Amino acid sequence: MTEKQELILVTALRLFAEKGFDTTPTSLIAKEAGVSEGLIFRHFTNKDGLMDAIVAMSEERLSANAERILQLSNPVDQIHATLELPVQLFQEEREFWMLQFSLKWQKKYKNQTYTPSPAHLKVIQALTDGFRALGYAQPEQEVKILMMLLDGFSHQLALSPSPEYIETTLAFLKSKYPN
Amino acid sequence: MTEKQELILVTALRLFAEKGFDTTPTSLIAKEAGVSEGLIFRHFTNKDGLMDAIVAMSEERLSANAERILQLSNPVDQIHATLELPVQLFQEEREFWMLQFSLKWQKKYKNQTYTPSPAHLKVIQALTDGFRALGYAQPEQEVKILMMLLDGFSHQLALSPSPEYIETTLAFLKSKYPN
DNA sequence: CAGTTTTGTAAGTGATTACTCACTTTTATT
DNA sequence: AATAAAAGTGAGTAATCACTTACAAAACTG
Repeated sequence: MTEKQELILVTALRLFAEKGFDTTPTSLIAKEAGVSEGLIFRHFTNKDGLMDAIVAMSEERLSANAERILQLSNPVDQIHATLELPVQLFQEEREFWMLQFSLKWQKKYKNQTYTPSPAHLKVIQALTDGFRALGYAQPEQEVKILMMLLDGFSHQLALSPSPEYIETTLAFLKSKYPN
Repeated sequence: MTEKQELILVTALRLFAEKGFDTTPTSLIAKEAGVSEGLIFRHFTNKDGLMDAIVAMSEERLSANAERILQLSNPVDQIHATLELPVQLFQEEREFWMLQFSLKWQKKYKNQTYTPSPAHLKVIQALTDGFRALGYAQPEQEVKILMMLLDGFSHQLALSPSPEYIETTLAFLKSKYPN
């Protein structure tokens, strides 16, 4: 990965998040990244290839976060860490995750993005075991609800990221676990 | 609203939901609707105007659903009806609501779609009062959570609409209210 | 029915855009 | 240093697409 290659990637990421994939011309990416347009195609074959490279990056980052959660031994800690995840992600790399979420609704990436990764599946398994250990009657269902809350919370973060809102909501969510 | 005008609208809706707004050419809409391309512009000014007309339709339908919930007197019924909402919407008009959800992530419609309508605000108020009447300590927070669950549930419905999944999940969600 | 407005069409058109290609410069290899 | 491979450029180009325009048919109005 050369310097310019990475420049192209982060510029494309930013522009895709700001303007959307289809409405961002490769010419603009090149201009903002300060490279020639041809270089994009040399490195990433075509515009889709550029997006694929970005999506691949996200797989890695999600895996890293999953590993972190798995290393917690206490199930309550795992649940709370899961709830904190969207807050962390959005604080660190807002554009990146906004793009990820918008991708879920694009036909083309619908399957690709939401085929759960091995890391993701391991977290689900761990959370299920955790809920069971905590005495919940239907651990699988509890995990589903937790995942819904995660989705919904991410939505709200994406749309109105006021800090005090985030804090109180997160605290309240955590207070629900354990019941 | 002439016959062809409506034909254009429902065709555009279907194609936008299937392929996305930016990747659906007006020429295709015209072809599939069996009208000339020029007619689209005669009636809706431009491509954005076509989308605006679709979004306006959604406002109306959401309001109708909100009214229905407000007419329920029992707070538990209101909460349960709210939880059932996404299931109903997706069963009746899947494409339409898929498009609505994907729009939330398009910069252009980010504000427009998610500025809560008066009807929406009234439902929120009613639910808040309901939670209070049921003895919940923090009714506003409870409503937030309910809205997150709604978002998350809609996501799951959009991505994997297996009927048995829907039923069991909905039942479990309902069983959480009242606590 | 005459006149006017509305609905509809078909054939453009200019601008945009993803991608190519011939070429140069830099970096790696022996 | 010589050679090869990779990185990088910039000027095309063919295709697509949103939109226009000149015109015709239909529907409405008095």
